Amino acid sequence: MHRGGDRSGGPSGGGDRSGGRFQRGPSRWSSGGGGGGGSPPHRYSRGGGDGGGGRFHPYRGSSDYSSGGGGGGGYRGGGGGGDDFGEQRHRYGGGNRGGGRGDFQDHDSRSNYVKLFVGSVPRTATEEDVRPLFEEHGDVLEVALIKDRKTGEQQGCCFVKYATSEEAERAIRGLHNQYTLPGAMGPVQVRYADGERERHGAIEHKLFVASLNKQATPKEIEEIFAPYGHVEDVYIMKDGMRQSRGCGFVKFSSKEPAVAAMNALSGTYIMRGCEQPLIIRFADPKRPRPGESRGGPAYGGPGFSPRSDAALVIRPTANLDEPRGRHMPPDSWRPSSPRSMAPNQYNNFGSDNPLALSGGAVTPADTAAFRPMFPGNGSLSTQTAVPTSSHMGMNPPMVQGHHLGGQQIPPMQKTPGQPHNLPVQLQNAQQGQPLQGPIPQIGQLHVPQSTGPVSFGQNMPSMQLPGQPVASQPLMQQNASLGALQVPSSVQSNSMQAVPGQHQLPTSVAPQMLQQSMQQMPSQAPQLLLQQQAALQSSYQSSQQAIYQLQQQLQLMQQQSNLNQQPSAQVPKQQVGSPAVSLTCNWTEHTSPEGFKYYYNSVTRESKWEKPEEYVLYEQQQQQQQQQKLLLLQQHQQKIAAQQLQSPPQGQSLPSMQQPIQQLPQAQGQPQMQMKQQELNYSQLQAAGSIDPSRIQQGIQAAQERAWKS
DNA sequence: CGACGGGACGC
DNA sequence: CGACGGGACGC
Repeated sequence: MHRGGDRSGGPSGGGDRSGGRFQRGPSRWSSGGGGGGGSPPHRYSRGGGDGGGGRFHPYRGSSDYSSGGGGGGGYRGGGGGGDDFGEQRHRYGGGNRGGGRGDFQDHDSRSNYVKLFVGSVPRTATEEDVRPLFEEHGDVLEVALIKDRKTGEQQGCCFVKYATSEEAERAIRGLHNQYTLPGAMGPVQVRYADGERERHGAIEHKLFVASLNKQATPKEIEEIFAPYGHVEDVYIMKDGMRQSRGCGFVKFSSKEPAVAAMNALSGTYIMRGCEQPLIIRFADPKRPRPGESRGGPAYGGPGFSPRSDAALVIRPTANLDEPRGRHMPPDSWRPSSPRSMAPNQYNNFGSDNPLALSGGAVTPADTAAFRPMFPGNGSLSTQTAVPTSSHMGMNPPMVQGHHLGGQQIPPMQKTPGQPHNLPVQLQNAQQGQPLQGPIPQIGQLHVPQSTGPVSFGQNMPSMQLPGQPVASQPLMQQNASLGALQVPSSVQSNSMQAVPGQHQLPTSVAPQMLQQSMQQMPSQAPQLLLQQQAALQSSYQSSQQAIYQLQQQLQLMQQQSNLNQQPSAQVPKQQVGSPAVSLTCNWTEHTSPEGFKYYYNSVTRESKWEKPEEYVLYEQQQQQQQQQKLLLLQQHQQKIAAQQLQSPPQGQSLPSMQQPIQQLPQAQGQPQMQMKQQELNYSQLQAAGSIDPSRIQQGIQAAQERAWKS
């Protein structure tokens, strides 16, 4: 499909594609073969020089992104700081390679290796060119350069085998899109070979993301998602002219951050220069390419189980116990019969097999055991520590401390679902705030404007991560995805501890900045005002995120009222444990390879065609969310206006929350601000001063009613 | 480590 | 309103 020319020349995707971009260390190996073909004077001379100690630090140099534009959009984010490295180590008890393998035989004995596919290998490369690169990350069992079986020419790719998935994982993380072999057209592509992912139960969690800015670079996109977890890969879909189609895929390495990001961003986050908010869903399974049925013992076939708590058990389809797969008509996935099937017949079928992987060889035959992407794998086991099942599904379970690798954050200090790959500074910030004051507050986390090498986009203020007093945690589980709020880091202060949310309204961002500025040079206040107005408009996205905070409040209020009015009717059974959480659903919607929707319960592992009532409810709630977001946006904007025009935001916060805040030094320059009233084109100022819960509630209900009608 | 066809969406 | 990346061994 993509052929033709070389992709490297692509002017698209931003001009930051300097040859050496992906190369760690000194940029001596430039991609276009900077050194010329033959025998490049320098190979990856790691070890010795190489900027020193970064050797086994996959995240080092994470800011080295190329737009990937040339690279066909493939891109691997390294940023965001990592937990997973440590996680791996913990999980497998620090795989010593060499001797003592066989300790962790959690895989079938025949899969004592992991095969990686490596793309963007120069056709002229030899094994000696490739091997050292991969030796960096583990013992390379084999390098197989792929040759055309007829012509014998190299195909520009190869396979690399490691003994363990730790090594493989490390290589992927450390190399994919980050290294350019001498003479290669682009950064090396490192991923599981076909079938390997499935074979090893490595599940990817891929989000389909639409309404991207067509100019957006992978890096930019990664930064949007990075606060929620480690972004494995970003792929921007391109048209024939290599222009972005405005959509793409973002891969997370675990489900929780994917869900959190989706919840937080979908429908609300508007990329710069865009009019529509991002649309985010779990990606449909990729249509398998023909000839992809390799991949070892597991074949594409159903019935092997990557359970976290059990060794891989390989069994043929026919051995699937129970009634489940038994009478699967061969055409049951055909258009003629999908919906007519009795759902129960297929419940649980396929047991634990997560075949719904992109890139996986999912064939119609396999679909008998087709699984959504939420099979219980390792992460589920952490949920046993969580008392209620309501954390499943949309509300990620708390991640146990020991799974966080290097992080020292005690589990209880973490908000469930909170992005757990916080940049280092974040973690420090968190640790540096050991429960002072009456209410342990974990909301101080905010992604600094510039976290290490990765910096957030232009107008993007720091993102305030959801924070809430421990006391209200049960009520606020959904915050994981909601509580994004920006506050300039300079404004962060201990005064914000006591109350989650309210006083941190981002609406005060601009005024505060203004006030600060005015204190320095009061005479320029009018100009500043205008600047701030522009800034506000352009940082629309910050408003979007701010809304989460408001939304959070509203949900609380709504839940409370729901509870009062119709206690059990609205609350699904599973949520009895924490009735206030109404936005969870253990069911997730998926699309079969044939394009039919089905539903999968991550707790019971049921699959069914019919939309479960719980899910229907959940969808309604999601819709409510969207409605609320819209409404809140309006409210929020009004509030911005009000604050710009009038005084400090204090009086306008929701009354139900008390405000031990003294926001910041409130400015004395209010007169000047008022002078500019007429120039601000906000029309609904009256409303601005009167934001209160009941009002918002009314509005929301009205909006909902409208929505239901249409 | 098996060895697999033919079929080919739809507003 | 958008759905998948170049290339995928060889016995």
